[in-house]
This record gives sequence, structure tokens and C-alpha cells, in this order.
Amino acid sequence: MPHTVLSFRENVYALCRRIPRGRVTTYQEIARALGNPAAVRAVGNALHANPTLVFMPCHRVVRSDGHLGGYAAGAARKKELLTDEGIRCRGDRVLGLSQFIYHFHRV
DNA sequence: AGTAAGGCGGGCA
DNA sequence: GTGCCCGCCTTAC
Repeated sequence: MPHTVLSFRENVYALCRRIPRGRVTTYQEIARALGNPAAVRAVGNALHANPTLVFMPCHRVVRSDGHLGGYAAGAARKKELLTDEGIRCRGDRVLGLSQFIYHFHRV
């Protein structure tokens, strides 16, 4: 699915920015919200390339199976940030993901 | 124009 | 739980 105005990346960032504090979403959710459900991997790619780590809560994006997934500044840092927001983890897994998951309404 | 690299997901052993 | 494999999409080179 070609994107006209905004690049795929920018769309990913836009969605990522609206994940509330204390909530998480998944790479898959983002891909689906973009109408490109098969682009899960590209979503991770885009977040990895994100230039503004500080204003981009990409630490709130985790894998659909509950694992933390990657983070440019390291998974340990990702875990820290999530913990600070009240999301508990054990090992490299988020606990009770379904309670905190944020679903986007369609775009 | 080909190709490889990813912060993935799902399936199956 | 752990692996491995295959499919998928966007970017950068």
C-alpha cells in the first residue's frame, strides 16, 4: 500500500506518539492501524530509525507475544522506562500485557 | 534494479 | 520454556 503524503515511517511515528503514558501497544497493532497488517517488521525498522528518541515513546511498543522487543538504547533501558510508567516486567516479558495494551481506532 | 538488514509474527518441533 | 524457519514490508546502499 503506497503512502501518499506521509512516508510509512512518519505514519508510524504519528501513531507511536499517541500511545498514552502507562499504556503499551504492539508492532502488529501499529501495522494494522496503518492498514498494512503485514508490515509489522517494517514498523520495527521504522522505530529503530527514529531520530527523536526523547519525544518518541517507542519504548511503549512491544511484541505481540508479550516480549519487550528491541530498543535503540537497549532493552534494559526500555524496561526501565516501562517500569517507571507502571508497566511491570519479568525478564524480557511484560506482565499482563492485555490490561495495558492500547488499541488504535482506525486511521 | 538487486539485495540485505532489521526493535516482527506465527507455526511447529 | 527453547529453538528454527518462513513470510512479510520498508529503507538504505
